[in-house]
Amino acid sequence: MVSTTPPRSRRERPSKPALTRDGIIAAAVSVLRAEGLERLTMRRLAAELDTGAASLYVYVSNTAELHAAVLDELLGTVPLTPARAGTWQDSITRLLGAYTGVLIDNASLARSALVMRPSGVHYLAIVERLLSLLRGGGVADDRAAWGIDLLLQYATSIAAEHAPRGGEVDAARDDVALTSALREAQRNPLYPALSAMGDDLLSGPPEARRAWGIAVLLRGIAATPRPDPEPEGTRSEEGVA
Amino acid sequence: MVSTTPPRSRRERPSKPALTRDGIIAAAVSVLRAEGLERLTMRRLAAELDTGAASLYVYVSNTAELHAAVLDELLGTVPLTPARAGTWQDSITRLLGAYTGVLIDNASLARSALVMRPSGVHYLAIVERLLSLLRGGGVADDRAAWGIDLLLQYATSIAAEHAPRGGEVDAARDDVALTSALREAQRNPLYPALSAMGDDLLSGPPEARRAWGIAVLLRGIAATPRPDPEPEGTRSEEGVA
DNA sequence: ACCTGAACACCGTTCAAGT
DNA sequence: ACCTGAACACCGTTCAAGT
Repeated sequence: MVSTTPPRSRRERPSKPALTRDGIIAAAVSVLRAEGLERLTMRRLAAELDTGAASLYVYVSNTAELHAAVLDELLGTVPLTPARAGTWQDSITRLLGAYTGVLIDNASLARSALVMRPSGVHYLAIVERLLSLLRGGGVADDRAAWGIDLLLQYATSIAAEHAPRGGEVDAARDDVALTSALREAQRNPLYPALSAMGDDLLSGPPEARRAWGIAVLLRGIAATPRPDPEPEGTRSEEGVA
Repeated sequence: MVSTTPPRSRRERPSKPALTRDGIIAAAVSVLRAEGLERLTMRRLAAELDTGAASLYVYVSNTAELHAAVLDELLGTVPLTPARAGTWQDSITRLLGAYTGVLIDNASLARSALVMRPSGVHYLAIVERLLSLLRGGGVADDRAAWGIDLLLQYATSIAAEHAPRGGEVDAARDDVALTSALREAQRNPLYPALSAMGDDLLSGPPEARRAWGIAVLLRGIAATPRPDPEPEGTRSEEGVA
């Protein structure tokens, strides 16, 4: 997928392939897969490439940019599913499912994907595909334009939830804390609505919740008119209109 | 709001108030407000409290727990708006707006709020209030139970988007990168749907986008039936039902 | 132009030793 | 029981000096 460094002579292993941006990012992807995002540091990556951290700054301007490049590289593996069987809603659900899947597989990256503003070519290709599916489904352009954000944000959040937090072990601990806090609250008369909900708050297979969430968004996006842009004069007054 | 350390004698400034969990968290909140989350480290916090980092571990088990405690403390300032004027949808929009506002004001915390599973009392109070508003609006319990997650996740994401990323300055840079990548893509025939969208993808005042997003969710949540739980036998087969 | 070692200014967490 | 200093094992980034 990335640079092919031509073997200069015929040694067993070219002991030091020249540094290139693609080579760095390829190495970064492999460190990510093997050890997770928290281990994907400039120093660790430099060690992998048999050089010093300072050398990487020729090709990558900082850690954030490195992470963004790695994310886009991974998004290249999301199949864009040219119009297949099923409704357009199914296609979108599949596409977002693949997107979420990539992020979950690469666990810890999902969390920082929530924070980045990706702008790589693979990300744009996904946006394009989503837009065309929405339009093909008859969703008005203005709603599709704003809806894209909601869909991608949701798909990313789902992955972030599933990704291990902290140190692999803490993942479960937060959930346990929330579950027990919830159970305790349900025995507390201060929380009547919570008590009435039973186990439903945390119930259900993640896959079903994910699919339901997307259905909610698609229905809402198609059905909710955009607000009229407020006329110039009234822009700064709030809560009046 | 937190511990009142009784002045032991009558010095100008009690030079070293005893450490307490509440005192630590109060100090953490003030460091957060003054310097942001990236500066809220164990070492920095210890310095603020005139002690060593190791001492904090008596009251706080690690950095993640500290951040969670700080978040819940801040959520205590979200007004729970006892049924006021307007529709139940308005009430929810207001409540989530306040929630988002707190996170935005405390900027960098929003990003980690996306990752935590909060379970503090103030968070639970917000969940309770949201649930009761949904139920009051006639939303079915099972949909409300799953919908809560969507609403809170969305409100948190919005704040994370607005929060400064990286080093205060990088905030704008990602956006600029995305904007220009988008504009370039719009001149590329590979992206017909994108090209047709014009400026709509990034347009609109954040406030309007936020309100539209919530309207989308509320409409979708109320209108989308939960999937039938699959019968035991077919659970592991995929894509057949 | 690219690469490097060393330095600067930090981290979280643990632990033996003190009180 | 609580507090501490020091240590361990790390970070990102810069920069003068080399090639």
